[in-house]
Amino acid sequence: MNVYDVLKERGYIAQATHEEEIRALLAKENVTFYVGFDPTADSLHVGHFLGMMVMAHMQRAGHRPICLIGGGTGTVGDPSGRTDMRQMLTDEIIEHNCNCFKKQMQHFIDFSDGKALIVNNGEWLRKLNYIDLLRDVGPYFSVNRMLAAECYKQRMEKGLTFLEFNYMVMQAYDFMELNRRYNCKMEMGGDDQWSNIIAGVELLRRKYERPAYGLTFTLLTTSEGKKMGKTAKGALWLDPDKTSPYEFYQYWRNVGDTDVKKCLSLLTFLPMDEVNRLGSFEGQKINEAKRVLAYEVTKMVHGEQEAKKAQEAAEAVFGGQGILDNVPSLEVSKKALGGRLLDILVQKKIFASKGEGKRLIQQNGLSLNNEKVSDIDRILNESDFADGFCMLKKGKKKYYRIILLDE
RNA sequence: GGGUAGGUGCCCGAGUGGUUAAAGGGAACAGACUGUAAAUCUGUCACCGUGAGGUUACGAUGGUUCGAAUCCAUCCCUGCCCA
Repeated sequence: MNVYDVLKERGYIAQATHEEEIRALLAKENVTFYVGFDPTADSLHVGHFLGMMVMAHMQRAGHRPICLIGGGTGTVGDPSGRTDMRQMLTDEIIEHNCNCFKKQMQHFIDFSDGKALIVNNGEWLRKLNYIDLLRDVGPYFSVNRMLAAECYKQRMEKGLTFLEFNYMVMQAYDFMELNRRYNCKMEMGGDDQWSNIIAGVELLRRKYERPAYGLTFTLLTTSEGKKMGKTAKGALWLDPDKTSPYEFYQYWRNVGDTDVKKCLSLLTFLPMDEVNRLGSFEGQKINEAKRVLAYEVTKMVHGEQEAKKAQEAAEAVFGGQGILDNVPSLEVSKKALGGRLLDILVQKKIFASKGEGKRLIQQNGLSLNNEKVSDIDRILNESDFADGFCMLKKGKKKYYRIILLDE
């Protein structure tokens, strides 16, 4: 089966510059393609993960992915679809973030034997000379058309700086450079990158009259059109230190019914038969599908062992039975006993402030060992612990195991 | 550079001297209902305090005033129009 059809069937493809040609090209030869990632944080998140999935599918089909890390573009900031300007990052931070990205990418893409490449556009962008650049690619861009691009629409109201306006040029330049160096013929990216991708495709076609293609993949959104992968704390990170495997698992375990099928198809490698089967479950039964989804995605990101642990913990806590060892925990020293539970939890950062904690207690949102805590001044005593542990429940579904330390 | 409209809490946005910790909406959080779902309803949503109350907050800094998000001055930032 042609990868293009696989991608299409699984729902990845949003837009393509030359649908039939791309399909034919992918059937005919091993194509080098690239996806760019700007190092805006020190970890990839779920949105990037979707890109990884696309690349992995392509790689399995024999094509060669290039992960382009935006050490150069990251210094400018992509204005696409944003209402505000990105914060300027320092060179050190960008450097650090690039390294973090590289490490994480190894989990999803096979870089052995040149089967995939990872490059940083800082390598060439940072050396560019302004006049040379202008003369080199400037003539192939129409400002009129750039201004009309969808990605700047929101910015036309709030203001767009020249700095950011150039982002598109840089991205197009990247494609050209990768084409020169690696015979890269296709650029892929999230659908919000469409304008930027076309810019590169057109640059190559106009300047060199070379075939170049662009393809965008669906953005991960809920059935209501909201971005997926947002937690109360922000993004759903792939770095276990920023989002624990348990939290990660829980996120997927809790997706809305209407999004389960889409997630299975986009974020796992389960065969489509299975995706369709699981996705067709209704009512309570769909929980079975969510369980598979959460496990599969967690396994890919954090490994089988962590996925199992997360699943065990979740099921122990929500199912009432099982091993509680892997439930998120916090440690309390014996010295703290006799103090208010509220104060201890604020100190342990379970509550952002005392006010928040009080509110939660007053609203009946806190339980200790399955008993509602109704008294704000509830004291934490040794008798609350059995075998050195006690269970705390915050809100509807956040569980913590409190471990009593001797010290 | 000139003119003009603005900068309010996580976001949008009302408020033009005291009754404003600041309407309304969204987001978020909690409760009920459920299936660890969605929808719905109810409540909460600056910080400290059990409470009374206190503290901090309306771009920044100074000032007028018994009292300012609201008035004045200077500065910074943004949109639009003109150059």
